[in-house]
Amino acid sequence: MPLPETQIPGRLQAYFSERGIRITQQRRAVLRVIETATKHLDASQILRKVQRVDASVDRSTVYRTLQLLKRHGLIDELDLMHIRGEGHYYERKMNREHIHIACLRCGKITEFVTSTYDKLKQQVEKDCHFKILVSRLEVGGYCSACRQ
Amino acid sequence: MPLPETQIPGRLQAYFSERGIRITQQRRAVLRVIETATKHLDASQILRKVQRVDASVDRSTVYRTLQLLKRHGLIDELDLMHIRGEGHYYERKMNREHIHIACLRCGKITEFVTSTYDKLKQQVEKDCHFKILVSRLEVGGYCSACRQ
DNA sequence: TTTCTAGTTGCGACTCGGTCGCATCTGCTG
DNA sequence: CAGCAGATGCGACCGAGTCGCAACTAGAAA
Ligand SMILES: [Mn+2]
Ligand SMILES: [Mn+2]
Ligand SMILES: [Zn+2]
Ligand SMILES: [Zn+2]
Repeated sequence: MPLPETQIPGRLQAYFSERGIRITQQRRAVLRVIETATKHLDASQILRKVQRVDASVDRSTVYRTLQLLKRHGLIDELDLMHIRGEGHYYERKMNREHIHIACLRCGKITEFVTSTYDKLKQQVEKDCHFKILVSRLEVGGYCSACRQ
Repeated sequence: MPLPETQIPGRLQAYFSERGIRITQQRRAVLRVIETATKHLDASQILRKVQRVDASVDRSTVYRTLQLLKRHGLIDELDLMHIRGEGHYYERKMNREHIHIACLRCGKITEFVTSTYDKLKQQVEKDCHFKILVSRLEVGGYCSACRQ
């Protein structure tokens, strides 16, 4: 059950300055939170963490920064099978794409990397004559612990 | 580019009566709409179609019926890459699971069936010791037409 | 057929995630 | 250090989805 590798922090900010995207105090804080996250965070969790650094940061700034990151393909947006509420979760795009596995009973989220996923995407690109920019595979069910 | 096969109508209602789930006028209408749909519908589209049969049916009844169908694993809930708004789309669960491919430019949704997807799910079940109940693979990008 | 009741519905109010317009502020370039 | 394009905070707004409750009805039982 291979796990995805973590990544060098500061990369998002580097990407911004390279592209001439303005770096503000608020954005720096949001990028930091996303880069140092150890689990999937939703917008309100990101906001709370950001506000521990700068309490004046507004909800809409977080949403606007998330939009920006999405537009540049720097983060992925996840549903995680709506384990909790209707909102979205976010994570840095890793070198290697991975699958999200959500236990519908205990709520545990597992990440899984496999070359079969890469092959499948290649097959879609070839057979459907489609250029994939973003992909998302989420599965829900029961983990081994929750089936006794 | 194989396409998923359609299915016999009346099945959802049959499932309900077999299980002793009460069939009401409103539910009958919602099931009909879902069974005869030729594309992915969101809750408000389903409501509008249902109301053409019985104008008194309420929004919340549609949502409650969708919940019921989800709980019984009779429909799948899709994001379709949020092509339009933040809501969900619904479709009858087919014999064969399929992938959803969304063109981010023209909005076209393509369905794609491949055994690689089945293999991938089997691999997840085996390698992660996980019992899959529901899965969803959505990809976004550009279709051949939209790349000239 | 009529009666009875658990389950369902319509309604209105509500929550929650996300967006937007606008006045103010600030990163950045010169 | 001045100027301004672009970003922020704020508040109002929107749409999707949920919920409590009184009224209604499907369908089993008499
Ligand atoms: Mn969803
Ligand atoms: Mn979504
Ligand atoms: Zn579990
Ligand atoms: Zn297209």
